[in-house]
Parts: sequence; C-alpha cells; structure tokens
Amino acid sequence: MPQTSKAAKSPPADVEQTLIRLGSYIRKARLRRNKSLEELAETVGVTRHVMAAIEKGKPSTAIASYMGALWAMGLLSDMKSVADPDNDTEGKALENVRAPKTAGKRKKELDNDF
Amino acid sequence: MPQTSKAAKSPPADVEQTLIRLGSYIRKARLRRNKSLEELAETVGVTRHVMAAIEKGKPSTAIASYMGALWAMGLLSDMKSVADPDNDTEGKALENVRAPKTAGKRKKELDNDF
DNA sequence: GATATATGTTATTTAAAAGCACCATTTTGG
DNA sequence: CCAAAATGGTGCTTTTAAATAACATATATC
Repeated sequence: MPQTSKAAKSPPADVEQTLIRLGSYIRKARLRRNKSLEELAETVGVTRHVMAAIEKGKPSTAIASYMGALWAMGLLSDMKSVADPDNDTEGKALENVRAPKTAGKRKKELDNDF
Repeated sequence: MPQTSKAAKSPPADVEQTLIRLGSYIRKARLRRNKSLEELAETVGVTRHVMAAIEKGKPSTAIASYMGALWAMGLLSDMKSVADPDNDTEGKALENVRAPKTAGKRKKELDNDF
C-alpha cells in the first residue's frame, strides 16, 4: 500500500529476515504444487508481479496478499497459532487480574522504586 | 484491477477471518503488556491509526506493520513455522523427485493419460 | 538443441495507504 | 464523580503499491 510506513520501509532486521524466509517458503510450496506465478496469482487475485514480490519477502505488500497465497495452497491454518493468547506466556505473566479494555491511565511507572 | 488488489479489497472469507483473529490477538497482547496504541505504534514505527487498523485486521495494511507489532511484543517467533516446508505434508506428497526452479513447461494438463 | 513456458526487468498510470491534525467519546484510576 | 489518558472517527495531503504492458532472460520438457 502507498505511503509506506517506516516499519515497511526499513523494518527491524528480525522482521526483514522473517519475511524473506516466509517468501522462500511460499515459493517452495508453489513449486512443489507445480503452479506458475501467474496461476497462483490468479487464484489469490493479484498479478504475477505481486506474487513475485511476496516470494522475495517485500515488506510493504498488503498482508492479505501474503495470506491469500497461503490460503490458495492450503497453508493458512499455520497462522492460527500466531500470537495466540494461550501461548503468550510473557503476556500471561504481565496480565493484571482485571482485563482492561484500554491501556488505561498511566500508572506512574511501575518499576522505578528509586 | 487497479491499485488495491482484489485480494486486499475483498479477501476470501478464511483470510478475512484469520486477519480479524490475528488483530484481536495483537490487541490482547498489547493490553496485557499495558501499552497504549501510541506507545506500541512508536516502537513499530507507524502511527497509532495504523496500529488501530491492525487490531481490526485490515487486509490492505503492509505485512511489515503486522510483523512489527509481533516483533515489538516478542511474538515474532510464532511466524517461524508458518508455511514451513518441513510441515507441508501436502506439498511433500506432490513433490517430484527433482526440485525444479520454476514450474516449468506445462506438462500437457494433468497426467490424465488414462 | 529447439521451443514453449516461466520468470525477471523496466516504465507508466492511478487509486488507496499512511501521515497528520483535530475533535468526540470512552475508559481508567484516584 | 472527575481529570487524565486512551481510543475512535473525519477530512485532507502526500506518497507509493499494485495494475498494466512490453520486452529480455532463464528454465523445463520434448
């Protein structure tokens, strides 16, 4: 999408690497299924140029296009566990007893005992 | 098909649902960590409007922004297994012995030579 | 090797994403 | 209850992703 965010323009190295890997995985999945870029793109509803960009891990491409590629190859279920609250042990540990709807009023800075 | 892909404008229902769920997961993770939209957005490198869109599961938002949100909360590792070729049982089954670099020349349609 | 197919590259066009600023509403926590 | 913070929404501007097209190169199958 236009007007690229800083996040999309120069993402953290971890994010960049994750996307490149994801793109290569998608490519491998496509070749295994013996689909051309164009065929897959057609199913997803994008042009082959967008599909090519995805396989390179382009950060600024719409997430729906990436997800569409997974969907078209029966791999979308892999997303189910991503950020699943049940597996977010760190989040669970930090969680208050109440479940606030917003981050609420700044509560002073909780850690500075000095 | 102009500037926003069909995939991003009206994604398959599965994709749409997956994104809405992912967005809600991200929101839950943020609240557990007691971060405001603005704080998280700042870390990710986007405005709070983009972060709000992500938590709603907007399809046309850059994947790097979504990944950035995961990254900022230590959840990016959840992406490692997505589309992992090792877990792609269907792909493995379809795979030829050789690993072609492209989908190659169309081999007559399917292998329907009775 | 021949050749049909796939993929890469470049350029142009255009609609929408992200930025920004402002105000309304909701929610928190004292 | 009340003040402060968070979140939601609108309108406007800027920037660029995605579509399209045309051509070049690479690769697979015969």
